[in-house]
Amino acid sequence: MQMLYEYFKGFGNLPNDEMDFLLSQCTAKALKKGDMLITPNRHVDSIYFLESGYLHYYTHTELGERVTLKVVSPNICWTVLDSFMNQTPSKDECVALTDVRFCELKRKDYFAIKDKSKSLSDFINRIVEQILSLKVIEANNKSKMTVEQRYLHLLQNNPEMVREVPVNIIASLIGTSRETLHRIRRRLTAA
Amino acid sequence: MQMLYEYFKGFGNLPNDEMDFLLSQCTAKALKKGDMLITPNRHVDSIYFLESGYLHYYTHTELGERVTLKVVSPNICWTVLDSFMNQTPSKDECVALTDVRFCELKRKDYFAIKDKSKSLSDFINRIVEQILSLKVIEANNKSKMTVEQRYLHLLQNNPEMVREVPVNIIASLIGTSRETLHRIRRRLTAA
DNA sequence: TTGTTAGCGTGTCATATGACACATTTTTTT
DNA sequence: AAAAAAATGTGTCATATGACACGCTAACAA
Repeated sequence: MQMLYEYFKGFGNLPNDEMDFLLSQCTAKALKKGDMLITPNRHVDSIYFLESGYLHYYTHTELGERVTLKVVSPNICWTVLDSFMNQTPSKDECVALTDVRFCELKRKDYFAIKDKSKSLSDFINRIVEQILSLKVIEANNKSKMTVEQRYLHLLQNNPEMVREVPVNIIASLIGTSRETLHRIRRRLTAA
Repeated sequence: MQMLYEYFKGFGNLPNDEMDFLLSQCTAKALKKGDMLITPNRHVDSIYFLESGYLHYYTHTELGERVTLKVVSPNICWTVLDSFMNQTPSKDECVALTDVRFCELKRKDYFAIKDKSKSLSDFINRIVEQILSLKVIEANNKSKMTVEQRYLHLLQNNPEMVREVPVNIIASLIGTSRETLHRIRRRLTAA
């Protein structure tokens, strides 16, 4: 829970009792490599904070091809916001790529926190806004970068992820094939 | 202001006096075709609600090539959230593609609304979350669709935009060149 | 009205990419 | 420890795409 505490502190000061309440609503859990966190056609009922390991969040095209939407890394809060907010089922899936430790905040507890006080409500909203805002920036960056630039960007900002996660998933994440990513890597090591 | 009122009503009921207050904080404005709404290296200080016309929101790649991030259509609320929230300057630009009528909510008034009451604060947060959430869904869809599928999707969901906005901008929006979009159109009319 | 500019349609061509195939290595399972 | 499965590296080839070039038309400004 220590990591989550540090994470929260990054969003501004909160009275001790409120911070304690916030943390008390979260429960520590774990997954083994290969375990599903989110299964298709259910609604997502929690927000997750990753302490260690990697999650693979993906969907499928019309033709059944798997497309990576996100690789969730340690020290970030994550959920499928649309499904979480509107209680709509999601077709997407999420699986543990490695053993994973995480904290879970259930939907009902999320709303309990928001009802507790204005300062807690504001605090939580700031976090949600930031998560989404980052995602939007990410999406915009993706639009303006080539596949190679996206790879270099990833390598720079999250080298560990590039090391730990299978190439085909990294390739899918940056929007290309395994083979093309391999070509890019060859070019880069040659230079 | 009527359109904005209808838009707000879509987000749930609000006491009359609060709805009036909300609307009173927004001011109706207009742009001529070609006018800049957002200029580079300033922070974005408002949320906009488009009543008629189209806006072109774009950025530039490292090499100076223009990349369309969004075409803003009537009846939606929009801003550059990161710049708006954190008061950071944005390199991006936004220009009117046609004559435009819109409503503006200034940053300070936005916060004034949030401080007014819990119900107003919740109401506004719901809108912001929805704007962002839609953007995220859009980004995920983009990941899993081919250029042709994106075009068809756009044609289905916003045929008017496809009619009113220049092809090179539509092409850039769906992530391809003017020429390739033309080839797609030719294939589609042939079939 | 006329001159100028912006947008559009279309052809050619070089090239980056995806699809496929297969060898090799690493990881997992029994 | 052996066998099976998964992940990776690499080559060939067809093709979709971007870059460029050019003529045409529509919109706009002087």
